[in-house]
Amino acid sequence: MSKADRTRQLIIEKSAHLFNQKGYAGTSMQDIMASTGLTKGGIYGHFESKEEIALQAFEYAAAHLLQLLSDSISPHTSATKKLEAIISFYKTYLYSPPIQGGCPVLNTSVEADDTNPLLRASVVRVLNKLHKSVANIVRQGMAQGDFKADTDADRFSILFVSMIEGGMMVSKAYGEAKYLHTGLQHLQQLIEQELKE
Amino acid sequence: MSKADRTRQLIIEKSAHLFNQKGYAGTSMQDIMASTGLTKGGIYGHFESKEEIALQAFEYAAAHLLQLLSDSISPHTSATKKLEAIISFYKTYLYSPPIQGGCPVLNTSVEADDTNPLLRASVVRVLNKLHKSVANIVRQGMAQGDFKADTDADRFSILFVSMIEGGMMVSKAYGEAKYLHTGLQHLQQLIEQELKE
DNA sequence: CCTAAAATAAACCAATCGGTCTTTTTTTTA
DNA sequence: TAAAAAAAAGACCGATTGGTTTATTTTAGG
Repeated sequence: MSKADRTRQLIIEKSAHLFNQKGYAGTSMQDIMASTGLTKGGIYGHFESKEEIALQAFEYAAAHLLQLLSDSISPHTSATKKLEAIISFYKTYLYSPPIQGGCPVLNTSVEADDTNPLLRASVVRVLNKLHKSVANIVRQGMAQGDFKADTDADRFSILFVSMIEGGMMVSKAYGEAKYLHTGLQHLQQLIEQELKE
Repeated sequence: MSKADRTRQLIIEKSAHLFNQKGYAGTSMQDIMASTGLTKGGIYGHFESKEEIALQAFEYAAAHLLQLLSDSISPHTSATKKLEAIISFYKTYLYSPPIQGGCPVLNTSVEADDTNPLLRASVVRVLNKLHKSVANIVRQGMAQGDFKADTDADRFSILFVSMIEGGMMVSKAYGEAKYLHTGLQHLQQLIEQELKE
């Protein structure tokens, strides 16, 4: 990994935390300069605009999040355990968020949906991955005979993602994890409802 | 209502739509000037800072939203019908949002939670009202014997609010109402689960 | 209708915005 | 280790930021 690549990565990672906490419009190049210890010249040698940094920062944050989720899921073999691993993952999310400022998908989506088509498109791609990831686990559970044959995998995954993001927003507003936890506990019950016998 | 009051209200209402679409940091005084047709002097005669406008704009947006919700609920007498009225209300929300840009509680919360304590405090007050509103309906349903005696009203209302906000975020990202609709449909099932016999 | 007061316009302010350009420093490699 | 190349510093740019001030217009009350 070259010096340039390392510097580029530093800018992306530092910016990811800034954007996730202060938003795109709320984060200035000064903030990024202070956080990276670089000057304008140093930063603009690696990126051609603030928007490009924001785009890369979000994609890094999302990829990091998806990787951590994947790491939590992969040790398990049954669909039930995999879904419970996702729930466990989000149980501790607010105490130690991988990217400071909460969920980058939630934060970026809310800011970008009416203002930044490129960023919004990136959010949609990540949501699709999240969605497919959960739906595939459910389908696996059905194939293995753990889940009822009439379970709607897509529907299930929409509820999963929506409840997690909604619980995240409420909990972050209050500064208390219990709201997210209530949602997660409900998802646990949802799993049990879809189990056979 | 004096001229001053009407102008003040105009600024608040126009700003509410701007802030809800572009965010606090993303909305400039120029935007507010263009939207109201007033100049700086005209605006700063009614407010002492952009932050005060944002605060008033959010409180207006939230009060308006709560009023519309209340109007949807009040024609009904049974708890079940009241909860279903809330679901109906949000079913059409994305097609004709009372404040352009989606849910002001969601949008403001996500932007303010790490950056603006005053705005965050205001969001919490609105969430409390929303929460109590739903929980009281559930408690009414229990008192009237429609709902099971062991129903947890607070828990129920947390799920309600979280699912609505989460579904809103996902649907706004995709630009398709079906995600929110899936969440709302699930809430409908949740109501039926809590009904007696 | 006239005058005092309230409301608005418009010029103005320093600070900051995102971004560029030239110079200097640091790496790399031959 | 010297030269070429890459990376970063720092001065600089015009535009825009939130906010103030003064002059003008509009409104309301007697």
